[in-house]
Amino acid sequence: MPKQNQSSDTREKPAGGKKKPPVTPSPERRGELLRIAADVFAEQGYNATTVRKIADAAGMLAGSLYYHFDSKESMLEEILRTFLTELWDGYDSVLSAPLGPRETLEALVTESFREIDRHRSAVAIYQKESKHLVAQTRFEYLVESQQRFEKAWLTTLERGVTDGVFRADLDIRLAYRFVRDTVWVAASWYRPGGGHSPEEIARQYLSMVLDGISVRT
Amino acid sequence: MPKQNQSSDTREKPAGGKKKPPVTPSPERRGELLRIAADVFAEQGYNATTVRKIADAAGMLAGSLYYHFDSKESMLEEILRTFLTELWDGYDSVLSAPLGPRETLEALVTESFREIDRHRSAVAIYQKESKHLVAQTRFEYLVESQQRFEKAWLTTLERGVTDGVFRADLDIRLAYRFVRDTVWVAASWYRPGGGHSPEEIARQYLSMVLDGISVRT
DNA sequence: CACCTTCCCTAACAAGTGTTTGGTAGATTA
DNA sequence: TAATCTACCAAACACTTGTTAGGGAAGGTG
Repeated sequence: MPKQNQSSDTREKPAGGKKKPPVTPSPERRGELLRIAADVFAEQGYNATTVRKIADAAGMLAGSLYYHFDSKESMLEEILRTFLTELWDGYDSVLSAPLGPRETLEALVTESFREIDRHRSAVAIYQKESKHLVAQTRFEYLVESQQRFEKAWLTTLERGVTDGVFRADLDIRLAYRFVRDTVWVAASWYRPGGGHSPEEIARQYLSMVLDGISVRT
Repeated sequence: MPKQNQSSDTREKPAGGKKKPPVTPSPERRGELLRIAADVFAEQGYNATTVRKIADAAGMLAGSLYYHFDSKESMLEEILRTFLTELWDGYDSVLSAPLGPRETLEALVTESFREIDRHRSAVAIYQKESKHLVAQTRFEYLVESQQRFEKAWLTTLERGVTDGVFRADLDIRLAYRFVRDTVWVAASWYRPGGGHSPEEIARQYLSMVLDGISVRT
């Protein structure tokens, strides 16, 4: 990351002039470019992806990206933030519904696979990069999201144990990581239009998580 | 990667002289440096890790690494190759034993957690980077390993279905990915000496995978 | 027509990258 | 003591990186 750019957030705002920046890229084009960037990030990894590769995929030159975004990191942030916002829209509507613990778990898993279907690249990026990113203040919202995520799942699992629908002899934190991981790693191999709908994959996963793969004796 | 180094693999071999390279680094020091490098790779990601960071962690300067290794990529390769070699040592002894499908699955899972315990960093690197690396001819052995891996697991699962110990109503390829992922993602959060031994984690995971997390009705 | 806006290009920059070359302190061997 | 070997340092190299500055073509609007 060259150019330390110490000029204390110098952007537009000519000290009392117009409020908007001098240039106004269209949101449609931004979104289009973000989708392209997300695909490259997901495929090659964030650090291995140069702005020139993104520009190539978009059919333009590297410098031209800076008409729409003010840094490579901004693209990453916008991709992840958009994904998390939509994810929590879905989760919140599930969590606020009057469901039993088992139904809540089923709904959360199904909703997760739908999000993977919609934001495949963003999920892949999130999984690979979030661990390093949380160290930066710019990406602190990732930590907050992770904590809400953990709380939602742990609460559901604990409620299930209390109600007698989930086994009480399991380490609940281990079970949490188990469920969480089994769901989200699917983004690494899932391809939309591959014969399985998100709902169908969710059903099979739930069947394994809830009842196991062994035959009942 | 600067320096195109077009000189057609020019390294030692002075056209008929001594067989060994002019310098001979000790294998002990190599191993030590590789362990350090693996930790940094795992924590920061391969591409985000500069040779200067590795050198820092090792208490030396960047150029000094090139006395022991001939490139950053060589370090990565040796780390992954060492890990896979030891992994298959364990797997092969399990697969050649006269075990039923359920016992084979249990042994494979347990062995996997032992390898995670031993090669935590290498496993983390493998998971993050292998997807991009397989494109390079230098890392083709990763593909071969993945194919053996898949075959071993699929065979075991199919044998279990035939023998009536695993459920026949599951998509077997989905079940394979399910079991594979649940095991290996543990490397992302597992820390040795964290209260759980590899065997204990294996038992809990197997309990969930085989019997599910719901209470039997 | 002139004017403005949107979108991209050309060309460069400074910092960071993996790597090489030559040298050298210290131990080991002859 | 001299020669040799091991393991490192110091300094540079060629190249890549994210980013910027200025300019210009196309289209719409007054």
